[in-house]
Amino acid sequence: MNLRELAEHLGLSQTTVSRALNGYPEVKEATRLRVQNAAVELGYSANASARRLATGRAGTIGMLLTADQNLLLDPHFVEFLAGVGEHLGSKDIDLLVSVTKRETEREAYRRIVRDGRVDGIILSSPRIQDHRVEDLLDLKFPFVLHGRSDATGAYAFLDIDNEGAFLKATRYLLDLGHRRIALLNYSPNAMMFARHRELGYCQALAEREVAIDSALLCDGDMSEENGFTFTQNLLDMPDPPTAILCSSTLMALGASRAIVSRGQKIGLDVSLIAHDDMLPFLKAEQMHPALTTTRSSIRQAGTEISKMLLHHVRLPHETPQRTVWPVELVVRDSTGPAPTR
Amino acid sequence: MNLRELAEHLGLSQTTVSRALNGYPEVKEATRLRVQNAAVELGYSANASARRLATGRAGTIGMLLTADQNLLLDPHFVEFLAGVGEHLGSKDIDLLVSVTKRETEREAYRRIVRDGRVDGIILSSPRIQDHRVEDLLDLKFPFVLHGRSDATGAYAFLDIDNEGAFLKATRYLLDLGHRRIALLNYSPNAMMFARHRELGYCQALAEREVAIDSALLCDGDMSEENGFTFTQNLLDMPDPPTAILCSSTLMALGASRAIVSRGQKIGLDVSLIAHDDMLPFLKAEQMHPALTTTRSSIRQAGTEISKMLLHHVRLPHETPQRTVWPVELVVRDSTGPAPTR
DNA sequence: TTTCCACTTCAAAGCGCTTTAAAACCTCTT
DNA sequence: AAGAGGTTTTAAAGCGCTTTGAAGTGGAAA
Repeated sequence: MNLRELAEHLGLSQTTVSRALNGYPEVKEATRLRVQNAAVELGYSANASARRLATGRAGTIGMLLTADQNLLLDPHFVEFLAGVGEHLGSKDIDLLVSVTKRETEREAYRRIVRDGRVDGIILSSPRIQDHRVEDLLDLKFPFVLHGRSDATGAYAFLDIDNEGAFLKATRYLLDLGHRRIALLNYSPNAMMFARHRELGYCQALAEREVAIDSALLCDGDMSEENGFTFTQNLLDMPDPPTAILCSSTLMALGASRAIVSRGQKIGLDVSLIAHDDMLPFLKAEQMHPALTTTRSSIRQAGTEISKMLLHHVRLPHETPQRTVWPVELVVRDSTGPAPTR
Repeated sequence: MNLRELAEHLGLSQTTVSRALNGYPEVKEATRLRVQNAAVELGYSANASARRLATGRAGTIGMLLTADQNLLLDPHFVEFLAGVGEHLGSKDIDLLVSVTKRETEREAYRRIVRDGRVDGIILSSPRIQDHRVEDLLDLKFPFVLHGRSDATGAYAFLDIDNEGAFLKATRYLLDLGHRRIALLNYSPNAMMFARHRELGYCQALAEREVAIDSALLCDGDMSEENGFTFTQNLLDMPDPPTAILCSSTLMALGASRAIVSRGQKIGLDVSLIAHDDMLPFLKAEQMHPALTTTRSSIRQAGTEISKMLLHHVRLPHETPQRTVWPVELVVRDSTGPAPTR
């Protein structure tokens, strides 16, 4: 059943039928109703490809994932995706997910843009010296970045205040008397968010004139395993940290496993703060003890970014929005005064 | 830059250019080369919508996720997606991800099929009494199911032998002398895989004439939190289990936290086996002690299912493939002989 | 030289929709 | 009764590609 058939069936022209279904004002209300009913009855639904060709709009936004980047291996991504999907679904917009190898990433972006498969792109997890932002600016293609880049140029982004979050958390630990504070982070040489977090941490220490001990800075994938291993190593030091800051709750889970396995008490012997993206399958408030966290919903970020992108696609000439969400520190039971030696 | 312009630039007809680029044999090799070079040079790339309209193929396959289903909240999904994307990316096929509410799910499937947005669908996580299989069969639309359904009819699926896996694991525990064996599962009234796992567990007990104690059967979301809570409750029983079977490593992580927090030793006081989907951010072999698991790569399943689906799309009239992958039992250090009271 | 054939290339007809520009139809004025 | 002005409907021209069926090549055979 296509438009022509439906129009014939109704004894109307294709134009009128098309307009009736797409809500144009130049159709009499009675006609519109008649058309809509017939469409439902006969199961008519406009062919997506044809509509796209005619309008030039794809009705789709894209996300590219590089397989060797650990994004795809990352449970955070699915929460973000849930947020994106939630908003797009309600707007009848599709989400195109494309997986590429890092070597072919650049070409993949070019292609997706040129082919007209999508109307806009969500860019995630900006790396240090990430060419993607500049590439998309060059192509003059609508996108919104989840995070911030060091690229110059006017582009829309939504980021959380990673620096402020870790500044706040570190200050809090310092206030509790901790001086040996470890940071379990993703590599700050690879990702912007990790760099920002390290910056916040360093700034807090600098404020109190606490020297930075690079032996307390660990970085790697934010896996449970790394949380465990890093913490084991830290606690094996002659002068171990009394507090640990984690970039993710998954890592914190590993860290807490390491602490508990040596018979030490979290919040008493070792304080623990993690950044919490609010993953539903790993709730900081349900851990034992309940985890003190810097909290920000990655799912909500997904929703907001979709909104921003759709807006940007519609009105590409407006000044791009640049949003930074504050991050709150939620104090629970995993933090306490520094133990007196 | 479109086909017409490229053809004009080359002094050839659109037909020839199109054929040259799409690898048709009726073009002289020299011409093809000339066309290809020009295309690269001028940055030509066929418009996706136009090609789709002309060919009738969408070049896209779809996955629908229901937001209230816990799939999207599930870190397993992203691994599966990685597997899917890996294969599709290499074939230049896109993946459309659509998020719906459960109430509108049925309509969403209908729509995606009618609109011609996708050439085929991957159906995931079949529920008990899931109408989706029958719906898609009715629509005569190509799909492959990840899992098995109780629906009748000829459709393609790839499943792992959940029943066999849990049969094997339970038998192994019985062999070690365990008689009180708990099962931490997803709800067997909701999902097929959970039901199969319970069946395997029950069958093993029946074989040895061990009575099933429903107090040892826990079900709920496969979160760390539930793993912890369920295990706490189990160990609080007057006659606690000496072994625990978990449906996911995330749950096992919670279970192990509960066991350790009471000063008990995993593999000594309580044995632990989990099903391992091989999530890269949570490796069973890296846990302490290394976890005995029933192992099957959910990522590889994603890859294989994409292959099956593309095959099915190409040749819809072939008998649909029905594959069940065996699951191996990997014995590590979290299991040991039942403690003598 | 003509004929035939294989090899290349081409013109033109869709694919199913949107949208422009024009026509048809009303209802009011004058 | 005729024109003005507004509303409703229409025919037809794309959108950019694929593909069918036909036509143009050039070399080998007759």
